[in-house]
Parts: sequence; C-alpha cells; structure tokens
Amino acid sequence: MAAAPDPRPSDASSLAALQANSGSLPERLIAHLDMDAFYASVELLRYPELKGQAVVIGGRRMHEPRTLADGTREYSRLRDYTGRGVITTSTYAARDLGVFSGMGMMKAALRAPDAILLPTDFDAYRHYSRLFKAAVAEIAPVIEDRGIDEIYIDLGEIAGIREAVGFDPLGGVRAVAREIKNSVLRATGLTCSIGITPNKLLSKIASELDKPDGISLLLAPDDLQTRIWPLGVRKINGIGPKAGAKLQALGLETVGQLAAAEPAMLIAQFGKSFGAWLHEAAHGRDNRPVVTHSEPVSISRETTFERDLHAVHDRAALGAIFTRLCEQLASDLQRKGYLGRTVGIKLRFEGFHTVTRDLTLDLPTQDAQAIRRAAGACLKRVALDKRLRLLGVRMGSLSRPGQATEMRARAKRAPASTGPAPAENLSLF
DNA sequence: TCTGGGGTCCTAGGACCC
DNA sequence: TCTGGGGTCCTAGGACCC
Repeated sequence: MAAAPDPRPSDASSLAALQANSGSLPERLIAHLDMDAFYASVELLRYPELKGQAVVIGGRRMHEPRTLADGTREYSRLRDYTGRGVITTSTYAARDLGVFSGMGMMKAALRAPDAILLPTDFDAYRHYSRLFKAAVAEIAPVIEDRGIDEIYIDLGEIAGIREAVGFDPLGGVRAVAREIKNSVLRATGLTCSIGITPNKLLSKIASELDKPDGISLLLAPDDLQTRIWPLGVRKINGIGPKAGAKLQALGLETVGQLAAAEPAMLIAQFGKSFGAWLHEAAHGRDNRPVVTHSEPVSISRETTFERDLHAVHDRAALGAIFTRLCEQLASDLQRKGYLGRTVGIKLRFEGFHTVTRDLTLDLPTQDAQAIRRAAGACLKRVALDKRLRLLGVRMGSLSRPGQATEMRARAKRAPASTGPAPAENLSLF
C-alpha cells in the first residue's frame, strides 16, 4: 500500500491536505473516460476546415460533402434536410445554437439552419474507438467498454500507482490522468475528458464536470457535498426523463435534496429496488466492479421508414423489408458466431406506440429462413390496423455453436403456444 | 415540422415443476 | 380437494443508456 505520507509541502492544496490527513487514497480509484463530441471530432479530422463551425452529424446517407473542380468542398446545410433523422452528435459550436444529440433534425434545422450537416460514418468511428482504447490499455489495461466513445478504467490495477504517487496522492493521480489523455491524443488526434473518483457512479458524473478536454478528481471527503450535491438529479446515470420528472414533482431537484429524502419515502414512490438505489446513488455509494468482459444478450436490426407504411397498401414493400431485416440479423449472428433461441419482432405504429412479440424456438438457430418463419409467426399475433413507422427483428437467448448441444436437453419442454390471432389481424405476410 | 438504431436491465403475470 | 410455497421459463412492456 501507500508509503507513510511525508509532511505536507507548505503550498499543498486544501484537498491534498485533507487527503493526507485522512491517510491515503480511497480503497478504489476508478476513472471514467469520455471522448469529446466523438463523432463530430472524428469528422473534423477529415474536414479540418470545419473546425470551430457549427456541425451536426446524423440523418440518413446522402449529404456527403462534394469536392468541387477547384478542390474546395461543398457541404450540405441543416436546412436542406427533410426526413425523420435525429442528430447523433453536434460540435460545441452547434450546441451553443441549441442543437443537441437526440434532437429531431427538422427541429434542429429551425434553430440552426446554416449548420453543416454530415452523414454518420460508423466504420470511421469504430476505427478511432479501437485506437483510443488501445492507447489507454497500454497505460491502464483494466478497461470496461461502455460503447464506442467511453470506458471505465480501474486505476488500482496499475502496478505501483500507490507507491508512485508518494506524498502527493492527488498530484500523482492527476499525472496518470494526464498521461492517459496524452496517449489518446497522440494515437487519435482527439481530446477526451476524465473523471477519477472511488467508483463508477461518481466518475461518470465527474468526467462531465470539466468537459471538454478536462480532468476532474473527486477524492477528498467533502467533494460529494460540494461538487455533486448541487447538481440536478438527472446527472446521475440511471435517472432518466421519467424518474427525473417524478422527482421534480416531489420537490427533489438536486442530488443533495435527493440525499436528504427519507429512504422509506423513496421506496414507497419508486419501489423497493429503485427507491433504495436512488438513496445510495445520491450518497455517492456504488460498489459495482469494472467489468472487462461481457457477452451480448441480444442482437437486433430495425428500421424506421421515411413515411409510415400501411399494412395493406404497402404490403409488398413491408414484406420485403421484413425479410431483409431477418437476413441482416442472420448475417450478423453468423459473422459474430452466435446462435439464438428467442426470435422477437418490434413494431412501432404511427403515434409512436410500440409493440413487441417473441417466440422461443426448440433449437437455437442463425438461419435467415428459420428466423423469418418465427418472426412471421410473431407478426400474426399483432393487429395491423394502423400505419407502421418502424419494423425490427431481434434474437435473444444467445449461445455459441459449441453450447448448442446443451440446449437440446431443455428443448424437451412443451413448446410455447403462439396464441390465437386477433380477429382483426390482416394476416399480411 | 417531434422522436434513429443498437443495446441492457427490471417488473410482472402465468405456466409448469417439485 | 383445498391449499401451500419456491424456482425457472416464457412473454410483454417500459425505462434508460450510448
């Protein structure tokens, strides 16, 4: 463990002094690293002349910049867009205009008609994602993947970190954070923000405190009260729009107010599990480990149509889309090496009402026709009397081919009934 | 001018088995 | 023949996240 702390230098920060007085660093040192405006920043590497401008990424295909005869590029503008896309990422300049990820493109076009619009290029983002994760892994190998642009890192696993930080624990931790950021920048040309705290919950919040290109350490005893409690409850990962609105209705707007609420009241309002978790989270308590490996639970494909499609009028088009989704799903399963037993469909109707149906097969499969048959059986259980805006197909209960034989023993169970089709079913496919 | 696509986890009821 | 719990699986929906 850490060497006995030396006497403090006279110019020590109050945080460091507090830390020294309390003996050492917390039991765990967890970092959350979040790439800054990731997709947009990758695009700026490709189109550096856009630096500083309002740029949004999103929508569907087209909108590729055109290179003119004189070598200059011509970009699409947000105002040129028509359709149902949402914004995936925007540059900080675009955010200043009130345009954020998740916002409908047509609504964004009202706020920032002159913003430059670029299509998403997931292959490029995946490439840079691999680069930044590899760069971090060279310094700190215990990494939990949280998607394409963020990770958790267990810094306690860095050999000798506690000895290396010596009598200046906070300075030492900050130096490690700087080293990780430099490594990411060298490997990708991109900046990121890092939060380091005793756990994942707090680090996720901390990485946002000094964005972009920031480092936030929350390691002193009073950091929870001074840095976290003033924040809105929605900053807690796991409190979304619904829970946030309900908390606000209860008069609980900040994390501090949530922390002061009676656990019994929270449990009465939100249920035993979620209510108790709200209380723990507001007090900054979280003992989840950094998980370095995980297997997928499900794999899916879905598509939203440019216009709502009618079950009868657009029958041929819907049938073709449905079959193609099944083929794409089968190909994903084959490429990734999974079989699945539970085939599910998802339908979203005009008005956004969403319905799912699923069917568990006797034997796992990755075959497009088997998936198509099961998905068709699911579809027969849905009344198709409204226009559709989305169709999706999903595979769950995944296994790897080697495990398939074990599954056969379970297949003896009585097959699930698909139930009677609703009377108004139009039985399209 | 609403609301993409890919996921995870939780809840809850009924079936079925012991 | 009224009355049990546990445990697991299946299905549907919903909240939430990146």
